[in-house]
Amino acid sequence: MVAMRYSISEVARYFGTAVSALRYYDQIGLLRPAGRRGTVRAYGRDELYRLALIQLLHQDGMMSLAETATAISGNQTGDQTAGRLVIAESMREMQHQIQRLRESEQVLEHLLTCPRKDPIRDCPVLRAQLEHTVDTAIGTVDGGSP
Amino acid sequence: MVAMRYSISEVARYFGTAVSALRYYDQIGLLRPAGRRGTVRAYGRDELYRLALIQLLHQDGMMSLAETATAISGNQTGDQTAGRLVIAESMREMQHQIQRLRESEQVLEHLLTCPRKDPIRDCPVLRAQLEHTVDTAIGTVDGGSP
DNA sequence: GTGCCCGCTCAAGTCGGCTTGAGCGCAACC
DNA sequence: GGTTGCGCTCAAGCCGACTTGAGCGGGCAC
Repeated sequence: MVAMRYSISEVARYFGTAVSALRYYDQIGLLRPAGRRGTVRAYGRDELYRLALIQLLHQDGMMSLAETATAISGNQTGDQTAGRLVIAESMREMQHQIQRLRESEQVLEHLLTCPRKDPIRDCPVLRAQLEHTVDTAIGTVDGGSP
Repeated sequence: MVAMRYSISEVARYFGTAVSALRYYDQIGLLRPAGRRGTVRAYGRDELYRLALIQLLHQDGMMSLAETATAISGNQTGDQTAGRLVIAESMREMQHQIQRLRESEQVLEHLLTCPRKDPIRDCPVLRAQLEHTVDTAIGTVDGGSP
């Protein structure tokens, strides 16, 4: 079995990305095709793996494309440090994000079920939570009262 | 105690936002000051609550500002439906996002600790996972083989 | 009375991540 | 031999969420 090659439109179809996005990834050096048949991009298996990883890390703006590049092309340069730093930082950030998502989810659930016409003004439950947030926000800055 | 008023720079300081961002929120109608002293914006307590809620929902790009507006200004218009739809949809989206964040986190943790120089090519663990992702990606599209 | 700080408006600029459009090449099919 | 389909390049455009800059006003400390 000779090395399997995929055209840009195939890759796009498999991964649900736009062809133009793949060309853009090539352009910025994030995902280069394994080679070309003439002028035509030909992707190999390794590029599919790489793309899968890129999608995983980049989705929902978790990482920028630049960070993604740094994170996954780790040790090619012999310098693992940059990659590891980005990765460690991202992990911390993601954990916080999960926390905040959960918090948002709870508030949304409340909004969904709260019968008040204007929950921010009228709902004591939501109000209490926001009051707390605002108070600590003001409190963490010195000179809280104007 | 007369109604407490906050200047734009105070609000910015308390919430860690830029003054220009608050002016922008005013401009798009997302967060209007309670009133003006002359030309100068004066925010009240309710606006602080509203901003707290906006920040919670908008952070990390969970919701766009437009969605946030729809979600929190729920029933003023008498039409709760739009708000509830946005909220329900966002909740679903957030749950998926949490799933994906966890997945990413695991991969990142692996990348952080994996000793291979180029994990995508050399690490069997990561490789196996990506292989699975790629195979199902190809499999979910008919005509998987080129 | 002038310098400084804070605030204002309005228009234009920025950034990331693509998308779109013009203009072209090559291969296949009728 | 024309047209259809896929691919290419390069430059420009777009969107959201702000930021920046120019130019102005009001208040008050020195």
